[in-house]
Amino acid sequence: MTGPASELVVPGRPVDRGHLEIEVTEVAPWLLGKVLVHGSRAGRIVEVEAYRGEDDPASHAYRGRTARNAVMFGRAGHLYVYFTYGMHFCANVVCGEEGSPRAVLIRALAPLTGTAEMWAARPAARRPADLANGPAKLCQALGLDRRHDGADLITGDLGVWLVDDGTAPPESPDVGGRIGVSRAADRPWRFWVPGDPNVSR
DNA sequence: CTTTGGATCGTCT
DNA sequence: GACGATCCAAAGG
Repeated sequence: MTGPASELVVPGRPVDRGHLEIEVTEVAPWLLGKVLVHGSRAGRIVEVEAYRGEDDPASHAYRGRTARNAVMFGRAGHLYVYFTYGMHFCANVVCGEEGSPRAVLIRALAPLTGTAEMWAARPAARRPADLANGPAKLCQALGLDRRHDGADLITGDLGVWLVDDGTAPPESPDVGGRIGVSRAADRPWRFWVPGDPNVSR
């Protein structure tokens, strides 16, 4: 599904790339409330985690550039999709300056549109909140995989967009340690919308 | 409700 | 050759 932004299934427009080219720990909470779109499917971002390249032992880029993490080293506004546990994909928004590997892992979405497709893509889901309340679940729900690694979320070259529909980030997001990492998990770089039923775990 | 272990393979040591 | 930025079903309380 490619096409101009006027074909977006949600109101709003792609975010300004410049808003992503700053400190990753500031971008992460700013992304709460934005909308991730793939074709007819869309969900509002309700939980994220920041990963800060060379400073961060938990980051895929901690030990330098490889074929896998190359997108993290590129320009802000691109999608870094990685494969893990032999069966799952997770999606990140690349941010910061070009050459400095920073990214925000999208951990949970509140489903907005295309929910029939999401249910079909997620047969294990029992409740609406099960559709996208985890980083691999939301990739399944939206149909994101290795083909979308490197997609430009501002131009929508691969049918994937990051959209601002006017919803403001929470004034005081909940903050905590990161989940599922064995190193530097205590850094308070996980942010979520207080009380949202779609937040993971 | 919580805990536990299996699935499954690309990536880097 | 080991280990994941995970998910799910099954078993136990």
